[in-house]
Amino acid sequence: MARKSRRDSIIESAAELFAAKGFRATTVRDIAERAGILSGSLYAHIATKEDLYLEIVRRASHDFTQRLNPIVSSQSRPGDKLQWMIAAHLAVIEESRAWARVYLDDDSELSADTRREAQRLRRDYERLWDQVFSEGIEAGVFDVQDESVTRLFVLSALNGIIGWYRPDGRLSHEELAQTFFRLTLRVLGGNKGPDSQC
Amino acid sequence: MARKSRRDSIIESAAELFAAKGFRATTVRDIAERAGILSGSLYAHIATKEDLYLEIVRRASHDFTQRLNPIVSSQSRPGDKLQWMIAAHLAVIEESRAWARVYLDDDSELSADTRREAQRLRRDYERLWDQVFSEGIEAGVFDVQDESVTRLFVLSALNGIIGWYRPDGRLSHEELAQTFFRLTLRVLGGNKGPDSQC
DNA sequence: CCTACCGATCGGTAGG
DNA sequence: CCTACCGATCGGTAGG
Repeated sequence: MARKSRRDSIIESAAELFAAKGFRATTVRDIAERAGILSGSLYAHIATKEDLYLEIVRRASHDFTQRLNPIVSSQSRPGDKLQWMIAAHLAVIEESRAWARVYLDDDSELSADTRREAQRLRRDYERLWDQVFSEGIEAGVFDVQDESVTRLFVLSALNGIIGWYRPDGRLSHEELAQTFFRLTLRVLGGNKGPDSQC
Repeated sequence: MARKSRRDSIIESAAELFAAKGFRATTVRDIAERAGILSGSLYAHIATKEDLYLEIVRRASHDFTQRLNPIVSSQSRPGDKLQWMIAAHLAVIEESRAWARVYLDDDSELSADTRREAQRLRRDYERLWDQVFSEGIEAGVFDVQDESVTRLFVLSALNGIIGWYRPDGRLSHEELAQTFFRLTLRVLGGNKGPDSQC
């Protein structure tokens, strides 16, 4: 099993608090307390509170991206890729809820530099979705009129999940992924299969 | 023309700052400065900073709701209602960008009471959308398998607009409303008209 | 609406 | 990793 350094547990504590209360409303004293040390001791492991935020966003970004990369670069059909991507997205949210929340939320309370880096990382992740959308459109399996608005529509719905998904909800994450996939396929005009009622 | 009290201009200033920097990152000194007074003088017009936030959310909620109410209670077909609702939603966002942003964003940095009231107001607004969704489903013009997930999917996409919409963008808000309507109709399985390629 | 100020709390540091 | 503390800033108030 993975060794968990004190630094890791500080970052973990910060992730949970940032996710629950936001960046500004979380104090370094809150973070230290949850990690079991005093606030002054925090600075033996981190440089600033903003660095802590960036570290969380970087790790979450890595998680999401690593999960999607093999799917995107596989030889599957765009529709199948999409189905697995949605399942993967939901899996990360389920496994790393707090991290995902900090990552997916565009926090306007940070310094311009920090915010920019977080936005860049989110954009990299969104590009993976874009790629598959474009692939499907070019292959003619998705029927899209305005690619850019469609993309924003789908990604908003996708990112919105973090706001309402509860692991103990009515649907398992597999069922939710399936339903979400069906809806996304409709938006993309790709439901020409047995689901279509033509 | 409408008379604008000092109180109104304080609330307006707060709305713009909350929208741009978030609640915690905005100080009462920022708000006072933008309104052209000193921070101490603020409290002749407001009780607390949180009250200011609530006032903004209440006014925005009123704006959105007033715009949708006549559409929802009209005798139009569900599909037509939906089209007008989307146009109205976009119109409020265009006309009252800052207010809309404060209203639509679930800010985790507030006290539990304040947050609860804001959530209640947002839920009231979402209920108007729910109504029309249900209407269309019952009338058989929308083809929905999981009403609750479909609802969350569409509302996430809808609320996501505030995050990326720029009034000076490629599309006018009428064009955007039209495109958005088409996509929403797809999600709801209601595009059985000439748009369908069956 | 201003002057003058409050107690509390903030992120972060020095020295051990 | 703790003790002890810093300068800055916060939301809000008293008295005019």
